[in-house]
Amino acid sequence: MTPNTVHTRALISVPPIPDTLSPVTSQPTPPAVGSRSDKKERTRRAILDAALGLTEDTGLAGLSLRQVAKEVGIVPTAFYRHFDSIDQLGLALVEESFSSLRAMIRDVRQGSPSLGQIVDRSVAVLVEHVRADRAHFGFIAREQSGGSAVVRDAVRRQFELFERELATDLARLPMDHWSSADLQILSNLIVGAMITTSESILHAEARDLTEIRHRARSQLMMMIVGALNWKSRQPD
Amino acid sequence: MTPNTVHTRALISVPPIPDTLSPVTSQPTPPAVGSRSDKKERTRRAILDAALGLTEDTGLAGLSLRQVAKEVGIVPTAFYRHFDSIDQLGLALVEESFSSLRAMIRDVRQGSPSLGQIVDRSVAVLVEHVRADRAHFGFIAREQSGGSAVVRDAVRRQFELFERELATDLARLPMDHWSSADLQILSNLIVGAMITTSESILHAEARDLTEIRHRARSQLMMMIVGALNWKSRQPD
DNA sequence: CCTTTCAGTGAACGTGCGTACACTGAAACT
DNA sequence: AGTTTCAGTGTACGCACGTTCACTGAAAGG
Repeated sequence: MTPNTVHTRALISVPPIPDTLSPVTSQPTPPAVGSRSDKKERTRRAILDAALGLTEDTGLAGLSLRQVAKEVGIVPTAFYRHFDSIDQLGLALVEESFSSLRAMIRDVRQGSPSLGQIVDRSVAVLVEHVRADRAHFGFIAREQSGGSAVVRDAVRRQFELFERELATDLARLPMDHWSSADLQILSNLIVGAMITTSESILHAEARDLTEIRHRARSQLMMMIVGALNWKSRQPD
Repeated sequence: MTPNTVHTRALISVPPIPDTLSPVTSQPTPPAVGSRSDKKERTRRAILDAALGLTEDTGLAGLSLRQVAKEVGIVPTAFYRHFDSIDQLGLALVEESFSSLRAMIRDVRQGSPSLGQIVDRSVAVLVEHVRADRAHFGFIAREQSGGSAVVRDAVRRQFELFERELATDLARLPMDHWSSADLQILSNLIVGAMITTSESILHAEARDLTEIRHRARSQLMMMIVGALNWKSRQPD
C-alpha cells in the first residue's frame, strides 16, 4: 500500500502537450479538463466521496481527517484547503444528501392521477432511489441521531423542511378542507414511515425487496385511508 | 445473574466498631452496606450510569474507557473487571433500555377498554415514560443507527421482538380476521411512529409537549382507523 | 490464623489523532 | 516576463486513547 509520494506529479506530467495541438483527442486520464479550480473541485469531490464511503462503517463521529486524506491520496493538512473542519464536511454532505431526496420527490410528483397510483408510484420511486443512492440515504439515517450536534441539527431542519413540502403536496389530494396543521401531522407520520422503510431497504438483501415494497404500500395506504376517514368522522 | 449468597453476613457486620470506640456512631460514607460483591455491583452500576450520561453527547462510538473511568472515580484498567469491552457495556445498556420499554407497554396494557381510551392512554404513557427515562430512550434512539455494529444489531433485534409483541396485542382489538403478517405490518408502522414521537419528546421543551401529545394521538388514530377501513374495503 | 481471591492501582508502551508551521512549484494574473 | 496565488507537501508537536503488567490490601474462606 501507499505507493504514492511523488508519483502524483508524474501523473500530471504524463500528457504535457496541452496548449499545442494533439490530433488524437483521447485522454488516458479522461476528466483531465481544466486546471487549478477544476482540479480543486475534483479533489473536493474525492473528499466528499471518501467521507461518504468511510462513514458507512463508523458514522461521521468516527471519521478522522487523516483517514479521509489517506483515502483521497493527499496529505492530512491539505484537507484544510477544502473544509474548515469535519463538521463542515458533514454539512456539505447533508446538503448533498437532501438534494438527492428532493430529486426523489420530484420524481414522484410527475404523473400520478389516481390515489392508488400515487401510492404505488411513491413506493416504487422510494425503493429505486434508496437503492441507487445508498450512500446518501444511509448518511442521513445515521447522522439524524449522530454524534455531531451541528450536523444532527442540520439533518433535522432539512427533514422539517421536507415535511412541510410534502404537506403542501398532500393538499392537492382530496383534502382541501384540512387545516395546514393537520396536513403537517399527516406529513410527519408519512415521512417517519418513509425513513423506517428506507432503513429497511438499506440493510435488506435483494430478495427481501418485494416484501418491503408490499409492506410500504400497505402502510402508506393505511395512513392515507386512515387520515381521510378519521377526519371525515370527527370534524374539528 | 449470580445473586450471590454471602451478603447476609455482611449485613451482620454493618456495625464494625470493635477495636477502637467512637462515641459518635454516624458513618460519613452512609451507603456502606455490604462488601466485596455489593461494592462491585455498585461500581458496575456507576459505570453504566456514567456511560449512559456521557453517551448523551457523543454516542457510544465517541465514548472512551478513560472518560467513563474518570467519571466513576476509578483507574482506567479497573474497567476491565466489569466489562470486556465498550461493546459489552453497550449490550448491557441495550438490555436495560429495552427493559424500560417493556415496562412501558406493560403499563399501557392494563385497563384500556374502548379504542379511543387505548389511544389516549398509550400516548399518555409514552410521553410519561420517555420523560421519566430520557437516558435509556435516548440511548436506544441513538444506537439504533450508531457506530458499533454489534450494539446496532442488538437494538434492531430487540425492536423486532417488540414489534412482534405489539402485533399480538393488536390482535385483541377487533381485528380477529387479520392475518398475522398484516398485523406485523401495522405493528411495524406503529412502532416507527412511536420512535419518531419519542425523539420529538426527547428534544422538546416542556411547553411543546401538549402539541406533541396531540400529534401522536392524531397519528395513532389515523393508523388504526386506516388499518380497519383499508382492510375492510379490500379483503385479501 | 493463615491462605486465597480479586476490585482497584499506577507506571509504561505504542498508536492515531488534530493542528502548527515553513515549504514548493505550477497555474493564474498583470 | 515577472509576480502573485494557492493546492498540496513534510516535519514535528502534544494529547488521549486502549492495553500490558506487576502490584496492593482488604474481604472471603478454609
